Amino acid sequence: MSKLKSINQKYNPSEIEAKWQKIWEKEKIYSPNLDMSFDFAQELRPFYNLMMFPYPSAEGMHVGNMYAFTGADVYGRFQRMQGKSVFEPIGLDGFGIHSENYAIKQGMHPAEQAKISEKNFYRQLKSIGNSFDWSRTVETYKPEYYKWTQWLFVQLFKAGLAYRKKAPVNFCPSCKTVLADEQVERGLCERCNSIIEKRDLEQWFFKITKYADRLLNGLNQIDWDEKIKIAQKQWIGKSEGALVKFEIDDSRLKNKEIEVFTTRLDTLFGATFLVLSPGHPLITNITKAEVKKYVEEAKKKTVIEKAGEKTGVFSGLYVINPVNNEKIPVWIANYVLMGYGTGAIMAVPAHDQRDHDFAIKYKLPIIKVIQSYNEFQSLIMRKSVKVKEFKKDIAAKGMYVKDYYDWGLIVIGGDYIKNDYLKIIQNHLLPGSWYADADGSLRAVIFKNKIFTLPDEADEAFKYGKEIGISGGQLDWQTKENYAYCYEGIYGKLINSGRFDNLQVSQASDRLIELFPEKIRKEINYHLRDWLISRQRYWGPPIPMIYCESCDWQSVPEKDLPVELPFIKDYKPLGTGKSPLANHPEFYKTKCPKCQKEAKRETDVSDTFLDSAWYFLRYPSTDIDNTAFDMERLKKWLPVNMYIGGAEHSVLHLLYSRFMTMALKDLGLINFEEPFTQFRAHGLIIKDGAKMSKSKGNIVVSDLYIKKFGADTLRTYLMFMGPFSQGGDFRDTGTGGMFKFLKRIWALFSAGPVGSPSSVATSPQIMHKTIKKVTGDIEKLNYNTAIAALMEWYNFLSQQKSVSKEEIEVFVKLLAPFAPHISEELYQLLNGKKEFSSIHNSSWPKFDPKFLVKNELIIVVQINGKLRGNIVVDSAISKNKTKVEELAIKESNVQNHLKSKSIKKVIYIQGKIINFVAV
RNA sequence: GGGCAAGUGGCGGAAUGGUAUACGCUGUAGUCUCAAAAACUACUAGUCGCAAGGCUGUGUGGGUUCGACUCCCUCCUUGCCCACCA
Repeated sequence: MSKLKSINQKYNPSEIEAKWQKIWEKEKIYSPNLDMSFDFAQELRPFYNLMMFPYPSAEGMHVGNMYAFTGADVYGRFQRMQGKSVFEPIGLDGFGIHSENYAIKQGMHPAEQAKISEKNFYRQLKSIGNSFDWSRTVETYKPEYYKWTQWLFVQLFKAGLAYRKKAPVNFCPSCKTVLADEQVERGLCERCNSIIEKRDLEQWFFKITKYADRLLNGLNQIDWDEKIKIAQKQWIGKSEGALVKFEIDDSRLKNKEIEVFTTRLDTLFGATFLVLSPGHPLITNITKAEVKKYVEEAKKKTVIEKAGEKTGVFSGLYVINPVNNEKIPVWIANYVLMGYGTGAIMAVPAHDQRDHDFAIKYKLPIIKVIQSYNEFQSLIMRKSVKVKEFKKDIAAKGMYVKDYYDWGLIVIGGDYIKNDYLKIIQNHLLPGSWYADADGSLRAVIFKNKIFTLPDEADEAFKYGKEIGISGGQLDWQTKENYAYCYEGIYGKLINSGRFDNLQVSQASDRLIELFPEKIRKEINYHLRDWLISRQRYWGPPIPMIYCESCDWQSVPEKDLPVELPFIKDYKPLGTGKSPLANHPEFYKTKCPKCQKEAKRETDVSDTFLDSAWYFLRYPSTDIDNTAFDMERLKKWLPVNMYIGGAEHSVLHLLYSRFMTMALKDLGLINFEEPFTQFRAHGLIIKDGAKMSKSKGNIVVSDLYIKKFGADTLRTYLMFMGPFSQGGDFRDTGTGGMFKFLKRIWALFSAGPVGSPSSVATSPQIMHKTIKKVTGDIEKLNYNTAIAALMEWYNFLSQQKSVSKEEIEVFVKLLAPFAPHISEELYQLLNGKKEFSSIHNSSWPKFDPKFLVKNELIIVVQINGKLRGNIVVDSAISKNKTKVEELAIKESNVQNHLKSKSIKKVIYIQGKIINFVAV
């Protein structure tokens, strides 16, 4: 590694990249000792940097995958140079329908295909130069891994979290298997777009619903992208409401009741009919021919067809509204789903669009029961960037963050949000905080409930305001009353509701529940369903359960795990509701673990999402085969510090992983509640304005670019395209430009000044400015602007006669996370040390604020807000407004523009800008 | 229907309320060369002007401000996610 050897040599990425990748692996610089003890107070701390492992099903990685991995790797490399001990593992999520379908298409056995894919993927993953710990990979399809997947299933079964039940499930006729709710989109199979059928089958489920509230509340404790949290919240879909019993007015069905779920109990007097889902059990009691015909037809219809016009039929039944004893008809209609609530609703056509549509079509009565107060236009909800920041703060305090739903900022009266309001509000981040104007009128309140009850909130706010002594004076309660019922629909008072007339919406529900305890009770409903875990496919971990006629379902004893997936030739899906393994008695014939009698093994396999719901727990313990995860290592390395992946997994994988973690914690197997402390979603790579997909034929394979320009160029280009969270548009010409940039760096540092660097930095100001910028940008994952800052610095350095050693060293260190190979090469050339010490284990440059202070400042001169010139002043003078003013007026162009004008006002922002207001 | 983003040159994109278009790509001209490539230099929002400089410009229309891509309101457009969730 002599210095002279490389001087004047051309930049040859393929040579240096292969060289360094070999050395890194040999020196194990990316394989931390997982058993080492940490002093957590010291700099060297464990940092688990995780990225979503790929499905190795396609032809190979495209630049989209590469983009995601590189972006995550940049962060890991950055953390390593910050002094952390970084663990960055990778693996393959190779089990599952996705991989199996690909194998079938290739006419290959999935197990064979997996071997080929594994080789290909690992070759590609190595070629991008990520700092993966190659000594610890996880492949979900290998017995040494799925042994523990099955073991987890057994643990959940024993804890009562895995159970079997017959239920109408989603069945995809093309994939020939059942699917979880999450895998069905608008009634179509997420994978093949076939129309999903509903079938009654006995299946295995995980009781994820038991964790609904914890999954919801836990979101407040983790640092995730807001949009992902919102997606999860929406999926869990908690809604608080009430169950109402309607008695059936029919002698033959005496004492039978229909229960409905509603979130708008306050509109109960407006219920003019009831609607049952065609799947409602009560319907079997109805013999009307018309009804039977309708129900049969409705059941045949697919979800897509149902989404069309609302249709329905009168059931012939009537029920009694418990609050006013009105007799109202019961209809059966396709717009009510059996899967949510009770499968029956009370229809309030005056206050629900769907009910309204239906009522109009079938000429049913519409009674308005809420008088809203939207004439009070003075109540205005506002959003702004400031409010966004403020929301973040509130989230940090463990409160709910959502506009118009769980909390919001409300500003009353006035014209707009002045910074003053916000400043005051920002200082007092509690629900019910308020701000009143100098004249005493209430101007802003923070609230936190779906049903907003301003009087109470404001009361609290007022007390609270007094306590903390913020300005405000007297509240005008008369005015406050008016504001209270302002928001249409939700903020109003009851009408046509008998003795409840004039009651405020916000109070009506509680009052009704109080007065009709027999008929009405509070109820919380979730959109979240239990996780359907079994699949009638071949390529997955067999569910480790045995059915015995006398002992019922028994889990496979732990000593017998794994239940190995046998290699069978007829692995294609059957479509009979049974797995291909059901044709193999040599697999399913077994003995009951409890009574030793003949018994039958479960032949279904588990969902792929189970494999990926715990893989992050396995990575640190891949070398240990007597436990799924070593407790000591778990305590050191988990939860994951940073998780980076695609937003498309915001509900599926991320929700399941959280559920598993919580369940395992309850079983005492792990000691933390949330698996991923930080999660960031990366953007999508677009090609020619469209999402990359096989069908569009616009897939860009990374191999070609690595071959042509090297991994460093591709990595840096990908990170430069746009903000990492937003993705970007991939262009061939761009890669060429980045190659040029690296070549220039090579030329400048290796050929010229490296041989004879000067001792003094040419501009420490620019160097420190760049360190600050790059550091801050990488922390925020704004890689594009970090790279731009390096380019700017390069542009400056390339103009200088000589560059100091310090500058080169700092430069290559800042470049190292993006272009690890070239920076390692240059770093080694520069230091020429005998003992190898990688740049990637070196310390990240620190900026010194003293270099950021400028002696001379450029002050922009504006006249009436328009740029008219600038003046250069000494930093001491810049503090003196009068002097700056004098200098500014002297500037010739400024003189021209001030001619025949008189200065009314001068605004000076120190060291930045001076603005003359002149007429 | 609901939610979440986002609209800035020919293109990807920069801009704590303070010089709009950083950085890069593309394009044009030039240097070098027999020539080409590479490399390097200059220019590259529109418009008027020989120039100095001016005017117009961040989807639309308003507002707040000494000053707005940025904050507020109206409308338009696009992308993503969810969806007869009562």
